[in-house]
Amino acid sequence: MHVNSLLDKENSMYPGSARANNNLPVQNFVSTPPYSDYMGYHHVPTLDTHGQPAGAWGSHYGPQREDWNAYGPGPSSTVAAAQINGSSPGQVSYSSADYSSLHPAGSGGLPPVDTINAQQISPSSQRHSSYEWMRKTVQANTTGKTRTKEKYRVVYTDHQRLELEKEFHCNRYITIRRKSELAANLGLSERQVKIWFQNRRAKERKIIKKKISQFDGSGGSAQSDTGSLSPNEISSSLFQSPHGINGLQPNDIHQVIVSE
DNA sequence: TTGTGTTTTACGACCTCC
DNA sequence: GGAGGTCGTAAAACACAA
Repeated sequence: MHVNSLLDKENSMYPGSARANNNLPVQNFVSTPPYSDYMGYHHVPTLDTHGQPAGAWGSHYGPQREDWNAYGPGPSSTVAAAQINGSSPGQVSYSSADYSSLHPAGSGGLPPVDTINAQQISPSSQRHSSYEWMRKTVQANTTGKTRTKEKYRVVYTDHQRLELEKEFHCNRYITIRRKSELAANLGLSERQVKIWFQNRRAKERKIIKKKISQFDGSGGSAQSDTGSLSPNEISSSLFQSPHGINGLQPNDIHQVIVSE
């Protein structure tokens, strides 16, 4: 099983699982309010994207984690088993593309929850059926390949992605405690969760960079499949890093964008 | 079907912080 | 020194036009 091989590696990398101690004081340097309304992640129908965030730059953070319940079952112990078996009664169809499609560009709001559910469950997405590629995933898992033997990468299940996205939606920087919980719930290693968040942030920065270049006159139309963001949204999204980015502050980039 | 571009996992190098 | 951050990159998985 691919996960096992990864877990094995993880375990070998972090023997004793001392790091998995949930009782560790959570530094939680992020402690940012739940994050929302970024790119395709519009979850509050009446989401307010105006103005500069109060205090820091996160006032337009969206819903609490509970709001994500509409996107399917929460973390459960059945997830890992579902992944193993290649079938999941409770598994919702999800992929980034599907997810983005749920929140069309420029919608500025969210579809009703029931709409989301209906769309999510529906396989009518242009993209292939999630269940199909889930089967593929399982097939790949049986090849016996491991990352140490040869290049190998797993494709996360819809549910794994969903849960990770949900967490990312709430906090772009995962705490040790949440990482541990999430890893356990999703049948992933903590390392995988950590890397997923790193990659997810990288993806976001990439998109934001693109957005900014579009705001740069040369970019022309700011319309895109990911919707248009206000400078505030972009700047606040960019600087969620505890260390900032390139030493810039939110206001710096905000001013740059606004001055365009 | 195939070629090509994009996205998704995963890693290494390097940096900062505690 | 270790953990976790970004950045750059490799390669598998995927989407889609020809």
